[in-house]
Amino acid sequence: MPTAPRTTAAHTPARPSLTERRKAETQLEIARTAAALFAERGPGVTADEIARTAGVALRTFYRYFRTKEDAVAPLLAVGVRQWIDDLAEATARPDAPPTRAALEQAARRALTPTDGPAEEALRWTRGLLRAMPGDPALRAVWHRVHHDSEEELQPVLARLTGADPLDVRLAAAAANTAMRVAVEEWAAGDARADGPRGPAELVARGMRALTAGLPGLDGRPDGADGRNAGPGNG
Amino acid sequence: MPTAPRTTAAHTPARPSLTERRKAETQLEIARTAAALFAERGPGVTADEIARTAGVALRTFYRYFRTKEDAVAPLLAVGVRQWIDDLAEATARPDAPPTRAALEQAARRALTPTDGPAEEALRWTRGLLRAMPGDPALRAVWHRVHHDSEEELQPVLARLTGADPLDVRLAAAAANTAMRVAVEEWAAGDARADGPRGPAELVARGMRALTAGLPGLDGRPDGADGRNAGPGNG
DNA sequence: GCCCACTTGGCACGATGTGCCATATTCGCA
DNA sequence: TGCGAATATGGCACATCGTGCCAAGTGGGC
Repeated sequence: MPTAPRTTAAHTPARPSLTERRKAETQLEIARTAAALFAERGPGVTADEIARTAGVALRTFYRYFRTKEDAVAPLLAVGVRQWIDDLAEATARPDAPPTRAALEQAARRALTPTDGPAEEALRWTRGLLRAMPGDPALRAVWHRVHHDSEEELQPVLARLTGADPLDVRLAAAAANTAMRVAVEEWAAGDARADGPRGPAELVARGMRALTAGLPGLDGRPDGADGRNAGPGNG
Repeated sequence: MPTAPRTTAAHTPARPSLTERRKAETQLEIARTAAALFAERGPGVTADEIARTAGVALRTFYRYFRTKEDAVAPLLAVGVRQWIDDLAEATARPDAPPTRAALEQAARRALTPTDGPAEEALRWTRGLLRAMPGDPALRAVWHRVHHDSEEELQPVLARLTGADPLDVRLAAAAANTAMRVAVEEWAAGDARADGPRGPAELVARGMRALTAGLPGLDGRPDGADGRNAGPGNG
């Protein structure tokens, strides 16, 4: 590692060149533009429109993204990206917490909107999720993002647990499902992102349920077994 | 229900007209053709080629399916379709088994290749899943099928369990994940469809793991806690 | 300052997916 | 059996998608 400056703005390791910084800016600008247009006008938006609004040519747009819907992928992926990176870091240190706790804590951190980019991505994600019922191609991007994260999660979980491959696969799929459902549920409602109904709390609850065993499956619709009409779930 | 004939071939309730039967045949023919072409030549196949091979005009093809990849959806959906219908039937009867068992049994039945159509669909599904790494649009169809089944599963589970909505959603997502992973894992290997490594056995194991609690999450890669190198998993 | 690598943008082109209309076949009914 | 209504099909035009190709502009290393 190179010597890290204290608290300056740009201190990425192996300082990216001007060109690369411009490219990153352009990509983010296209992503934001696409997200805004998809969220407000649905699937009717044209690739050319996204490109011109973002200030690039159509041909350039397709150099950054394979399809017009792909343009929003970087924003949708921020949460899971941070989640997996966080978890991967936990893999490295010898005092790693137990796997269930590590999964839950990392997920909670990834969905806690404190800093700028994460909060912004969460806002875009909510808007995009609400546009997805009317746009299958957009939903496909969301599922692709989670498919990728499911793949990336497996080596991390394999190192953390040492379990056999099928159990690792199931665990990765389950944890990933908890992430996805938490964000979707939050986006469907009106709760603020940092409240008790926010994605961080939802994912913590979901992660516990999916890794330790699903609650509610023993209940029967007619029998009063205490699980059914419980109003308090915090 | 109308009077059901004993063992004749066509005895669908409210006998579909000739036109509707033809349409169903055409749709299935297109689906099979598309599946074969995608499986053997990847994403390069053209919609016009699928249409002509199936014996219809391009315009007609797009009356049956919204996109060329959508053409394989009916085949990919056979398994989950049967699973959910089976489970929904269990909802109706008063002597319904406990939810975990019902989920597992229905899933096992849906993935046990006994009769004709189910076995055929399973073969096509395997071929298509193997083509998916090179064709994102094809994978999107697979995920869309499972997204739909996740939605359809919720009212069924709600009636079965009476749990609160979030738990129902999590349960539906988890069960659905078990189905998906089981089929994917089977398709990736060379095991026969009716053996101990077949999808029916895999889904049973996965469903138990996801509804009752994930195994392997307590293990640590360095510690020998009995979970790690267990060779026998039947 | 100079050259090389790379990003960008314009153009053309095959492919995708849809609206519109003409035709043929089937369904419902007398 | 025959007739009109409904509908499935096919052909055509058209906007959009996504890509290969080439020319021009800009930054990076010397």
